[in-house]
Amino acid sequence: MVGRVDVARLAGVSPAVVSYVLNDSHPVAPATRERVVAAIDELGYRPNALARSLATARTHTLGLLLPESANPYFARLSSAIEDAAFEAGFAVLLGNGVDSTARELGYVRAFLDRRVDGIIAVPGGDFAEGWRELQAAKVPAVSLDRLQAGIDLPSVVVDNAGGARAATEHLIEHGRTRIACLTGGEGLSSAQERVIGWRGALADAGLPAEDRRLAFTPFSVEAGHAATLELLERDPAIDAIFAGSDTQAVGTLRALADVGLRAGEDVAIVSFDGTPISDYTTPRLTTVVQPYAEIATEVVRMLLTLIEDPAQDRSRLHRVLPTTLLRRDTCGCGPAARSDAERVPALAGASATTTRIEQNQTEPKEFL
Amino acid sequence: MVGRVDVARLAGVSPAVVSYVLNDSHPVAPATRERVVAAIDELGYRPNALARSLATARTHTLGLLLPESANPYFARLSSAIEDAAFEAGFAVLLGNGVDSTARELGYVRAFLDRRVDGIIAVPGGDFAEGWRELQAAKVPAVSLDRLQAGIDLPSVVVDNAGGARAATEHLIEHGRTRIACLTGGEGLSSAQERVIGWRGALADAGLPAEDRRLAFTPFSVEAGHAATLELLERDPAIDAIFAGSDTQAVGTLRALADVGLRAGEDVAIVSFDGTPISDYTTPRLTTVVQPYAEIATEVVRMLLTLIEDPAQDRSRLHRVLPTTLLRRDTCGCGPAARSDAERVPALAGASATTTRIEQNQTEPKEFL
DNA sequence: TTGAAAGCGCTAACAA
DNA sequence: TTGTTAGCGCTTTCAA
Repeated sequence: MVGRVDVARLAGVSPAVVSYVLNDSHPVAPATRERVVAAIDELGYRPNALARSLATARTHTLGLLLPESANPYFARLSSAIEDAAFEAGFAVLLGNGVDSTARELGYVRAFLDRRVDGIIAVPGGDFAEGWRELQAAKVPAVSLDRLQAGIDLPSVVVDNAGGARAATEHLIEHGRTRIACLTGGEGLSSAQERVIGWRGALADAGLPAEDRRLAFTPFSVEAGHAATLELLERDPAIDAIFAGSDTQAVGTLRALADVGLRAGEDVAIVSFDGTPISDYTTPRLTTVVQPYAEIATEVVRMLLTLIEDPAQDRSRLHRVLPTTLLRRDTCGCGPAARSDAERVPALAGASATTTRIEQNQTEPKEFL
Repeated sequence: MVGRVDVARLAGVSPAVVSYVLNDSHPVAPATRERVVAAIDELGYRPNALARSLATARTHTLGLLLPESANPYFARLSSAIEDAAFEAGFAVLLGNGVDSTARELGYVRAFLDRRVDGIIAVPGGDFAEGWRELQAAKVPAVSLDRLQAGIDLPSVVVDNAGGARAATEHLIEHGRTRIACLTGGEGLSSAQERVIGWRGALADAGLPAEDRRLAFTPFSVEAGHAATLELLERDPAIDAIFAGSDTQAVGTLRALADVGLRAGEDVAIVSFDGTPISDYTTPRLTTVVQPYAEIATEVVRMLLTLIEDPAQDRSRLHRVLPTTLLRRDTCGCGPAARSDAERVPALAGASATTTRIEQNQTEPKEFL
């Protein structure tokens, strides 16, 4: 491995000068600089980032802690983050906490040990201890997608309540009146907020938000399937379901088929997330799309400012991004309706400030 | 930040002794060791991995280069790899090459600069230069999922030909005779091998493998959709399609719906990969499942042995893992058939050695 | 069994 | 404008 002494010798300068041109942190005579540059690429020299980091206390590496990167939602999210980090010149260390407090803590330590400049975390388990160690190490971190009670981490989340409200309002516009809500684990702030949006839309329309039409269950296909069957059993008259995630909605689709109900006709569905899979189902899911690219750039930007200045105004470090209702088939709009935007009037009022409505067949920035 | 000198002072020993107990690389008196251990966790001391790596030339970090981690297949794969790496005590740096040679090279350098112990790559663009730099840096690397012409990297791939053969044979068993093949970009070894399996099964059955029934197109929903329509136009009599990936099969499903053909009835489908999305479609995809966990443990294991001993026998560094045909609905087995294993006779002959047949509704190790 | 000291490859004062 | 030198926090001979 060629080191900067080799470069220095070839260029006929001292090792320090090599550093100067590398980081141009110091004035260097044009002629000298040229010789050094020439030597550098003649030898194919690349500075050792470990040594550099040890000296500068900067690794240009971020830690990304997710519950499970194979989940379509987190996969989409992590891809966007990796992209934003790459743009900013940062590499990312990825860890899946798999909803295990111990494993999450293991990754927090692995990241800290490796001296990442910052950490982005979607906490799954109990993040209290991880958060404590993060603070002790004074490493900037931002909480993504959800908030955890008692932990005042800077955060980037979407307008869950607004998105859920828009989804529910849209179902109401379709004439649905017995609208159920299927959402994630009760411990998750995102799940709770979506319920609030659902309730709000129903209340505004003078419709009841009955508890028997509400189900908290994990964000998974299986859980969505089981919960849908149970909702249907508790109230067979349900004519629409707002599902808190695309994966759950896939389970809902399956459950409806099981009992012989037609999605989008007998029971309308609107889900949340707008992951690629929402476009793979039959019929396609009408869904509240999260702005992945914006989330990613925002969270990376926030982390970088925090790295620059760790002691900045905390109040400005909580961002809520808007979502977009993407009308496809399961809400009842269907292929025919899609060609006639007028049949579904635009939403007005509260949710309009945070939720855009879109008429589209696929997510704008598809990954494939 | 507390360093080992603080620990040493508190324990009343020299800094060196702290190292000794940390790595137990040296005999230490029991009493001394105890004092050091006590000091370590009283102070919450954690060794700086950068400094340690600089001294030992080991980072316990792997670089994982993928085309695009949001793709369901790579998402599934990366999750399995992250898991295997975690088991082995390694962290992983993740990079998406997005089929760009420049970006792939950027990541190879980012990984090399950070002195990863090894690299796992699923090359998308032209990997020649990356491979050159990898060799120059003498950093072990293994090629995953596909091989690249002219590059003799250690590799872990699945039995693409065998899986494709099993898929096609299964379609033949269902009485299909005009079986088309839809597969990935012509430049990909995996795509080519799947075509070979398709041809082989047809040949064995005395069926023609007509070129008009073969299409090379990217592994994406859109491409699968367009290619299916074209195949159908070239030969409207097609009664089955072997799709080289689940994502393409989703496009096929959509195309069939477009032209009013019923999947699993008018046209049977078997796809490849066995990603979670294959279970989200309607009807569910019969698919050739890749052994994600085995692939991951194998590739990590191979990389670790290479790290231990870079100069080992190259011939043993190419592994081909078996796939499993997972019968669901699109092949024609359908829910009814699933309860009667006898209706679909087990395969015999060549493919039996590398392809297991399974009767199951979902992938065994689901991530949700 | 313990300690002193020389690296690992770089940055960054400080001198020249 | 360039060179010298002292770290960065650890491992690891080599002596004691």
